[in-house]
Amino acid sequence: MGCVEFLKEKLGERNFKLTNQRKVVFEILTEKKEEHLSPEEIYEHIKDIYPEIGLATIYRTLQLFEEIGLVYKLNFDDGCYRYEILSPNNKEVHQHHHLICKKCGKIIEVKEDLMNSLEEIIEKQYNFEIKNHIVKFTGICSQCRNKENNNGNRKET
Amino acid sequence: MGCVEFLKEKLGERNFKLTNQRKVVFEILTEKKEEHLSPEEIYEHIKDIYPEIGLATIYRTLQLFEEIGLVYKLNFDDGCYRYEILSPNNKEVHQHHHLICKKCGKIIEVKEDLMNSLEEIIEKQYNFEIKNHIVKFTGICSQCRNKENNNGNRKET
DNA sequence: ATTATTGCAAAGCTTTTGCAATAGG
DNA sequence: CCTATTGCAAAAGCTTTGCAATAAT
Repeated sequence: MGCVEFLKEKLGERNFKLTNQRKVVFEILTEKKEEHLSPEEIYEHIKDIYPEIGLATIYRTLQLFEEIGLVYKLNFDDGCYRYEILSPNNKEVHQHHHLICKKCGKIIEVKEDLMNSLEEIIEKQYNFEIKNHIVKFTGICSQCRNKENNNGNRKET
Repeated sequence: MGCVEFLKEKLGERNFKLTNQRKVVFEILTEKKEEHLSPEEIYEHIKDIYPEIGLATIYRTLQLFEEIGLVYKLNFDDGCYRYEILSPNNKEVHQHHHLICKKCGKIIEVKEDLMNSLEEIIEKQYNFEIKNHIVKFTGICSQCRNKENNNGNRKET
């Protein structure tokens, strides 16, 4: 499962060791790439196949993965960080657009990238070398909008 | 100092009380509107003029302010949330573009808003009602780029 | 063989909460 | 007067750290 070769290479570049724990975290992240897993969630998934792993190792591994550019750390204001694996094949993909529903908390991914023009302006005007960007839109998702209408616009908390 | 009338009105709308503590937090946020203060920092500022205030009150006040749309909660991945007061006069301003330097951690505000076209697409295509958005660009700021060049591209950690 | 990495438990943070005292409308 | 709000201290997360044991090159 997953291209462990890529992981080995990435680790090797900086003389980090390829351990089983790192392999397993990498595999879970690859397998669940759509899910924005938190350290805790990753831990729960892994305990099934690797019961002796420690939560601290997950944290350390994620930190390392972020450092070597293997994952992207996301914050959806829900009390923990979440991690998204970066595609091994596409070095250009650094966009993260997320729609966060204020009602149900659902997170929707956006594929479009219309940020390029903004990036150009920023790079020029602020002389800021953009490495990555994250865009969070908060609002009400289509599902919750429908519910609202069915309830005759009744307010929820 | 600050337009406390606006605060009173905002609180009144939802039958919240205008306490001294809330007034003071509002004033600090207004005064330091460029600084993205954390609860702890706000607490430190306030202790000078209001020594008996409790940190928990700051937290509760900020939560309340966010709920009534008086502040915007920001996360710069530095271990705490930070708050930005929303301009009383401009209900249209909901854009928050920040440039975060990966080297020195400096946060630069961007005024431009080229997000409107992206927003339109998202609203249509995902039927998602956008209430707010936050854009974080991470990269290297002009100052650090200069330093890098002076050091002949030596890598820093 | 050496040194990085791990697991565990403890500690460190920021943030939240329970409760009696206080103060605002 | 009545109830929301506060301060304090304790608790509750999430995350990090120290250290001896273990595993990778």
